[in-house]
Amino acid sequence: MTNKNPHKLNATAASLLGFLHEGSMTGWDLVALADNRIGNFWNLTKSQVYRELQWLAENGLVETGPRGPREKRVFKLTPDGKSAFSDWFSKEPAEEIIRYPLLLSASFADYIAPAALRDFIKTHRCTHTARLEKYKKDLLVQTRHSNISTGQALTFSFGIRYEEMVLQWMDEALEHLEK
Amino acid sequence: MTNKNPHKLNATAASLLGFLHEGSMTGWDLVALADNRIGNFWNLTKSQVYRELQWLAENGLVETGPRGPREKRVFKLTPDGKSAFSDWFSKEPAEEIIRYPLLLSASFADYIAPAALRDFIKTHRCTHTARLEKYKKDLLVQTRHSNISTGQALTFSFGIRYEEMVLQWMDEALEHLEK
DNA sequence: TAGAACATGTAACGGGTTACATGATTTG
DNA sequence: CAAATCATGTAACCCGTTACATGTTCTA
Repeated sequence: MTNKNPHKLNATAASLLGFLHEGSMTGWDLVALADNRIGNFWNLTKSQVYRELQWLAENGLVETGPRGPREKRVFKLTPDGKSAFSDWFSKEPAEEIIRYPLLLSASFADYIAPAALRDFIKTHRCTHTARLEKYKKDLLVQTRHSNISTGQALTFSFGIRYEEMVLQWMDEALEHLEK
Repeated sequence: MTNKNPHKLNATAASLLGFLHEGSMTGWDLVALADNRIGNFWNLTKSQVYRELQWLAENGLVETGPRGPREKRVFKLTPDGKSAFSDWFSKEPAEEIIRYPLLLSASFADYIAPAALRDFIKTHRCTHTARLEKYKKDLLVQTRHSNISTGQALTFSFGIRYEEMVLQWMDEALEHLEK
């Protein structure tokens, strides 16, 4: 029982190991990269990232470089970390979890003021339109000046399909609620 | 400070109040109903339901009937509960949260054995096909012998669109990974 | 020179998941 | 009479969110 930390590697920590394959990074960089790459379908916060990095370091899955300017600290993947990553991702992935407050509201449409529900949908429609545009733009930019990786191609495709689907649903919902 | 319970109404508890609009129910029934109606985009467990029901009862948002056979206990919405529901759902809903482990794996496609990833997608493809079929069947059954509510129409539509989108993405992903 | 972006973290809380524990009733 | 389903709950843990706290460096 040398390991005093009770918890095992979790999906969030495993992804951090994944990103460190691309090179050593600070916690800050990891937050930004993760948000950019997987934020679409795997939300995480910086608190989590720093907490997991600390645990990964304590367990030898990452190494920390010396403190640089601004207390900057670079994390590097170790061989143990690499195999922990492989182990994690060799397991059958669990089913997805979705928590969609707007859909909750929609599901109670019969007990909520229709005008309010329509407004909620309209507001959310804007953010989804913006997200779709962003994905399309980012995809274009990245394909232009570098060969896009398989991983990124797959996730961009999902993001775009998802947003398009949501927008279509919203249009149908708004039409349905006009009556 | 009569209320000793620190936490406020949360989305899960608010939905329980929503379901109780349809009539008084046991915790067990609520678990089943919630799973059927919103499980698709709002996962919850029975532990949560019983915990929230207890809190709702302590705070006068539901009333508990007498114990019946099998320790059965029926929960009934109170006027306070009704207005707490309305208050909750009059607020702008938060953005959706998605946690999709398979997409995490896909995003690291470049560091994972392609064959394994393909197998994962194929397995998940089966469950999504099954879900799609189930939604379509349920929708048919429900439209046939009762006028379907607006809420259910909207959520069925979302579920079907979502599953179709996922299946399309998976087909594209599998094709992409064959190379 | 002010504000944005960089950079690191801690503390407390809320709440979702898992495992455990128990027992009654219906149905094949 | 065995198995499935109905029915209720507790305890512990993990982990995600929010708020707090501090300070540096770049850039307009």
